[in-house]
Formats: sequence, structure tokens, C-alpha cells
Amino acid sequence: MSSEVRRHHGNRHGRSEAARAAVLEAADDLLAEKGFAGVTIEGIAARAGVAKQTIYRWWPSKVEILLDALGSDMVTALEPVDSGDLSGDLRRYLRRLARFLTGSDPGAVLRALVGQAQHDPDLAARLRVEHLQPQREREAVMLREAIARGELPAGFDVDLALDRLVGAVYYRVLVTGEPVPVAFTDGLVAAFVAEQGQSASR
Amino acid sequence: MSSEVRRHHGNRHGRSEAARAAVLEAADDLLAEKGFAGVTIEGIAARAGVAKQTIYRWWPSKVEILLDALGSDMVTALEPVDSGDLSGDLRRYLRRLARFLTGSDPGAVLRALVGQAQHDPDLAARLRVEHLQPQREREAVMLREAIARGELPAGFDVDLALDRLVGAVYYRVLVTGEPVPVAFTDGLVAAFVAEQGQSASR
Amino acid sequence: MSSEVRRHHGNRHGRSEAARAAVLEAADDLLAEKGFAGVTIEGIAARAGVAKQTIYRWWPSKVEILLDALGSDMVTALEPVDSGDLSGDLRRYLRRLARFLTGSDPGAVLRALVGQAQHDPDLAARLRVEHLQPQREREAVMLREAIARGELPAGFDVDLALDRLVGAVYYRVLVTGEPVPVAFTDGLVAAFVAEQGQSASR
Amino acid sequence: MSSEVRRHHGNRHGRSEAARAAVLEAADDLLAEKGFAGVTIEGIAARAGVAKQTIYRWWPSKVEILLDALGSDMVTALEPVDSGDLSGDLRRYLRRLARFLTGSDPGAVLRALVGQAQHDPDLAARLRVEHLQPQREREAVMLREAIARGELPAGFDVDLALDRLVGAVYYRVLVTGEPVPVAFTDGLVAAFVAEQGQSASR
DNA sequence: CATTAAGCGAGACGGTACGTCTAGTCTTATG
DNA sequence: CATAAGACTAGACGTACCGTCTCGCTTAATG
Repeated sequence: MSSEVRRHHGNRHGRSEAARAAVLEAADDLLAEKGFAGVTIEGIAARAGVAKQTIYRWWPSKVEILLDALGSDMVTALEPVDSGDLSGDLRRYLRRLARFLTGSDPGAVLRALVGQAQHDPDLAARLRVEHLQPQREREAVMLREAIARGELPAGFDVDLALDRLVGAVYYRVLVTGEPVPVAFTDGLVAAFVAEQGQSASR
Repeated sequence: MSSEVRRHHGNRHGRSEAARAAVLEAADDLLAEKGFAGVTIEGIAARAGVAKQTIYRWWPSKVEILLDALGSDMVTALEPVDSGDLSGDLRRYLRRLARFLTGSDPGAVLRALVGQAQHDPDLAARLRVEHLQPQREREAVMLREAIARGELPAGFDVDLALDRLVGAVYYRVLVTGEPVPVAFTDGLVAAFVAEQGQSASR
Repeated sequence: MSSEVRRHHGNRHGRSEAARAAVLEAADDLLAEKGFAGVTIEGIAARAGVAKQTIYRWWPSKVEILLDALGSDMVTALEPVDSGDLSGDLRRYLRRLARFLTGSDPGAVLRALVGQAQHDPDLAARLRVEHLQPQREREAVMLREAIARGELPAGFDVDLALDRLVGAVYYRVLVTGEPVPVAFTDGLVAAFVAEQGQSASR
Repeated sequence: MSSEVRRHHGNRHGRSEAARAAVLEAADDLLAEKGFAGVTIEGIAARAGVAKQTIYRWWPSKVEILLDALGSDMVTALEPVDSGDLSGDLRRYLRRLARFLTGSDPGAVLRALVGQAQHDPDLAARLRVEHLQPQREREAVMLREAIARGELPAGFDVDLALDRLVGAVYYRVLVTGEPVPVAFTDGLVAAFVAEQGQSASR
């Protein structure tokens, strides 16, 4: 038996998976080595051993390549935790988020894309629809299950809580440039938990 | 009598204030009209009626022009409030911050610069040193004075609080792209106050 | 009844005559519409509804297609005259040559090929062997028969005469771009006849 | 003391003569080495050590570069002869023309341009106006002076004679590809002279 | 009657050159 | 001595064709 997609140089199989993979890897490498400005279509083509036309055939711009390169890395790296204990889950999740954003290759891709999205509304829309909102939804599930378990009150404002927890992490990464140590993320959760305890005791 | 600085085409008066102002205004206009990618040195020179060399003489790059164009707009627009009532001050400040970031021209410049800073560590450093950290300091003063007044406990973690309050606003602006209505900023302050109340009651 | 070669999409009949004809016609049309630079393999394939590979299977280059498209048009259009009266025959022949070169589709193809032959020695060789020399030979026959009839002297230099008669027509077409009216071709023949008369009278 | 035009890299001197000369020489060299198809803007730029933009600033296409490269070479190489003896002058001129067209670098440029002119009416017009017609005029002067001297009759058709003399040479070069030996050009003149003798004797 | 094999339309591929755009450098003449 | 002007080298942009390479379909001849 043979693999589903065979190696080929352009034919009726349709798109070459080898070329696609080489492009995405080249884009990733260039971003890591030279930064966003160093990611050029010509550079990607040269490094991937691919013709420029092949790139333009499948991607409308370099940011789409990076979106593609991001792929499901976010889903993989930021799988929410559900152990039945909200505060522990949140601590683990925010630690993981901080590490993803500040210390991983796909995190660097995401930061570059969020940066570029400030100049490019189309990219912003695609980035949100394809990556940020789905991840936000996975984060929301964590909190909603805690509501279901009774760890959080019924009327709990999930969106506000996520903006305060996750937003603080992004803020340090994107705006202040401060490191995001475990002490910080744990501190966020501690404050969150304290607040809930207060509410519950009323 | 005439204005202090006369228009001139190269002379012994020193730097031309007219050229400087024209460049900054052209950069601002181009950003507003065409977005960040539409801001080019050539475009600025053409619109400002200035030679490219004059721009390169005084600014090392286009982002420095935008930094310069931002000027003291942030200081002016985001003057912290100090009425002696922390929660009211915070509500007013965050409303103003949200409006600045989402609904003003200098806010658009700041967003573009923060976006570009994700690709450009030098810009990131200058942006933080010249604008973000001074503003952060002004914000911190608000809280420190509340501590001095006894509205907040002595060991209060000012940095964590700002990351949670201000960070949530930036997060919506830069990442989720959600609007930042008054209800949201007031909600942030309400949660903050509730938390403090709980702490105080312990 | 059916045509000898039926329409087919690839089979054991061998080469598709329909595809061949469509390619030649498309090439001709493109040359007429857009000029030589507008004749591209991709354009021919698209217009002929034929795959590029089919073109490359049968023709090594686009100029070979035009050579093929020229076909026997030159032979047909430039059939020499032999009425037994040399000066009348030459007048008719040169008029026909002028009209072919300046006012017919295959003449335009020939001009394009002669032009391209200046850049392409292989094309030059093929063009001469397949079209120009055979036609030259047919022209020479006209003169040789006049020699046989005694209209021209035995030692008459056929090649020189053709270079002067035919060459002058090509020169106007290819180099000066002047029109080639009947008065011109008739003038050529008149001068030729006068010269022979002079020689004969010696 | 300094040379009239100083070396510079773009400035208010206006156009760089060094860049201009390097481009023309590179184009010439490429034509000689690789033929017309080997003359590309990129190739010229690379060989001349010049930016593509500099080429596009001054020449609209590669054929204009070749037109420019041809310069006054034709005038120089094809200076008509005027010794007072028409037949000798014509022999010398046609020998020189044959050598220019078949055995010189600028002759190769001219052949390439005449070839390309078959595909490009604009080039054809410029080539004629700038080079071919002026040269034709210089040729005509030779004959007109012979008329003035009484070597040719008053009503002599200069244009027809040039088409037959010069045209035959171009025809061999451009169409038949035959060599153009001295015997051939001398034969042309001999036939021309014989014809005139006959006319004169009438 | 099923198999085989050749020509076909289709179209992706690695390339080269195109002509355009902007960057950043350099050299003047002007005031 | 800073300016406006503008030519310069450099290099990425996105497009057009090149010539090559499968691929799956159609069809007649073959076994």
C-alpha cells in the first residue's frame, strides 16, 4: 500500500504537499532568524527551493503563509486543562500561555501576526476567526465547566474574567515587554480566586 | 512683526521648523489615510514638500517619525485623574484610555507603533522608554496616592493591579478587536473594587 | 460517409489533425492580432483549446509553429509565371511578390520569421532550406527558361539578376518600409530589360 | 583642471555618463556573446554594475538601448566616398557596406534591430528616422553629385538606383544569408555602369 | 471482449525576466 | 550650512511565460 499523497512535481494530484511543507518551514525559519521584515516571498522561495509562482498560486501574501504556518500549533500548545479544580487549571493554563507566547516558535509567529494585524484589518479578521476566537472559546469552556460544577456562581461573567486573566498576560507580552514569570500568572489566579471567595461569602 | 522662525530653504538659521512640522503632519495624515504600509519616506517627502535627505538627516527611520509625531499626545490625552476617590478616578481614566486607543488619531499612531514594535526590538525599546513607561508611571501614581490616603492597603501590588486593569483594555484593542465600551471599563473597576473590599474585610 | 481522420482526444490513431490545425490557426491569428511578441505557447494553447504538452510534443518552439503555419502558402502565392515573354512574366511575378509580402497574412508570417531569423541561426537555416531557397529556385527557373528561349544571353548571371530584382523588393519591405507599388516593380523590370537590350546590342 | 563631466553617484550633475557608457557597452557585449535573446535588462544591469532602475529611467526598452548603442557607428563606418569617379566610389561604398553589415559589431547590432523592427513598428520608425534614412540621404548625395558632374543624366532616378544597389546587398545579408564578397558588390556596380552606358548611348 | 498503449486536456512545478516600487546614499545649486 | 532636487545602487514586489512533469480520460488495435 502507498501513502495517500505521493511525491510529484506538479500534476493532476493537485497541490504538492512537499512544496507546501517546505514553504511553511522556510517561513517559520526566516521569522525566527531574521524577524518579520526578513520574511520575504523571494527569501521563502529561495530557502524552500520552490518557485515564487508556486507561492503566489496558493497564498495571497506572506502573512497568509504565516497564518498557515501557525496551523494548529496554538490548539496543540494551549490545550485547556480540566482536572475539576479551577484554580489549579487556571494556573497551569496561564503558565502554558505565557511560555507559548514568550518562549516558543509558534508563539513568535503569533506575536508577529498580532503585530501585523494592527496595520492590516483583513489579517486581523482572519487571525481572529481562525485562531484567536477558537482559542478564546476553549478558554471559556474551562470557566463554564467550573460554573456547571458550582465552583463559580451561575451569573458569572466569563468574558470579563478572561479579559482580565488572559488580557493581562498578552499585555505584558505585547505592550510592556515585561517577562511573564510563574509568579505573575499565579498571582493573577490568586487575585481571581480571592475575588470569587469574597463574592461567595456575601 | 513676523513669526519667530521664518520659512527658509536651507540657510544658517539651523533646522527648519517648517520642514519638521510638515514631515510630522504628512506622516500622521498618511497613516490615517492609507495605514501603516502607506507611510513611506518617499510619500512623506512628497506630501510634505520636503527632500528625502532632509528626512534622513533628522530621523533614522519612518517609525521614529511616528514616535516623534506621537509627541506628547499621550501625556495630554491620558492625564490621570486625582479627585481623592480612587474608584471614580479609575473609571474616568480607563474610559479615557479606551477612547484614546480606539477613537483618536494619536491613538491610531500608538496602535501602529505597538504593532510594529512586535517586529522591531529597537522600536519597542524606544516606544517603552519614551511613552509607555512614563504613562505607566503616571498610572502608578494614581494608585500610590490611594495607598497614601488609605484607600488601598500598604502592601498593595500596584503593578499587578495595573496589568489587570490597563492590560484588559489593551488586550481588547490589540488582540480581540472587541469594542471597549464604558460598561466594560466600569466593570473592570467594579471587580477591582469588590476585590479590595473583600481583602479589607478580612 | 466520414472524414478520413476523425476527431478524438488522444488515442491510437496517432496524431490529432484537429489539434494540429487548431494550433496553426491560433498561431496565425495571434500573429495577426498581437504581433510576434503576442505569439506565446501559452496563448496558442489557450486559444486552440489544446494542452501545452501537445504543442511541445510536436513542435520544438514557437517559430517552428510559424514555419509550419507558413506551409505551402509561399509556393501557392508565388507561383512563377511562364508565358514565354520574360519581361511580362517578371512584371507579374514581382507585383505578386510585393503584394504577398506587404498585403497577405502568410506574407506577414514570412516577414516575422525573416525578422526572427536575424536573432536565431537555426531558424534562419530552416527558413532558407524549407522556403526561401525553393522559392529562389523557382524564380531562377523563370530566367533559365528565358535563356533557353534565347531571350537572355547564354552566360547570363541568374543569381545576380535575382539579387537585384527580388532583393530590391525585399529591401523596401524589410529595411526602408516604403510601399512597393506597381510602378516600382515595373520600374525594376524596365531597368532590367534596358540593361539587357544594351548588352545585346553590343 | 578637471574633466568636464566628473564621476558621481547620482546628483545634480544630472545623468551619470559613466552609467550610460557602461550600459551601452554591456548591451553591445551581450549581443555579441549571446545574441539578441541574451540581451536582457537584468543582464545588462548586472554586467554594467548598474541598477535596473537607472536603465528604466533613461531607456524605455532594450531595443532603445541598442539604438543608442548603435550611436553614430553607422555614420562613421559608412562615410560615403566622393573622389569624382562614381563607379569607383560606388565600388568602395558597397564593399564597405558589405563589410559593415557582415563583419562588424555595430553591423550586428543593426541587423538585430532590423530583425526586431519586423515585430515592432515603433522600433521600425525610430530605426528609420534615426539611422536608415539619414544614411540613405548620404548615399543619395553620392549619386546627386554625379548627376551634377554630368556622370549621370539629369532625370536619373536616384531612389530606384539605390534600391537596386544597396537593396541587393541587404537582401543577401538579411534574406538569403549568402556572403557578400567584393566580386558581388563590384558586379552590382559593373551592371549599373553598363546600364548607364547603354542609356547614354541612346 | 477485455486489455493495452498512445495521444490528449489539464494544470502544478522550478525557473527567468519583466517593469515597478521604496529604501537609503550621495552630490550639487540655492538662499 | 540646511535645504530642495534628484540620480544613484540595491533588492523585493507581483506577473507572465518558459519548458518539464505527471495524471486520468478516451479510444482503436491487439490478444
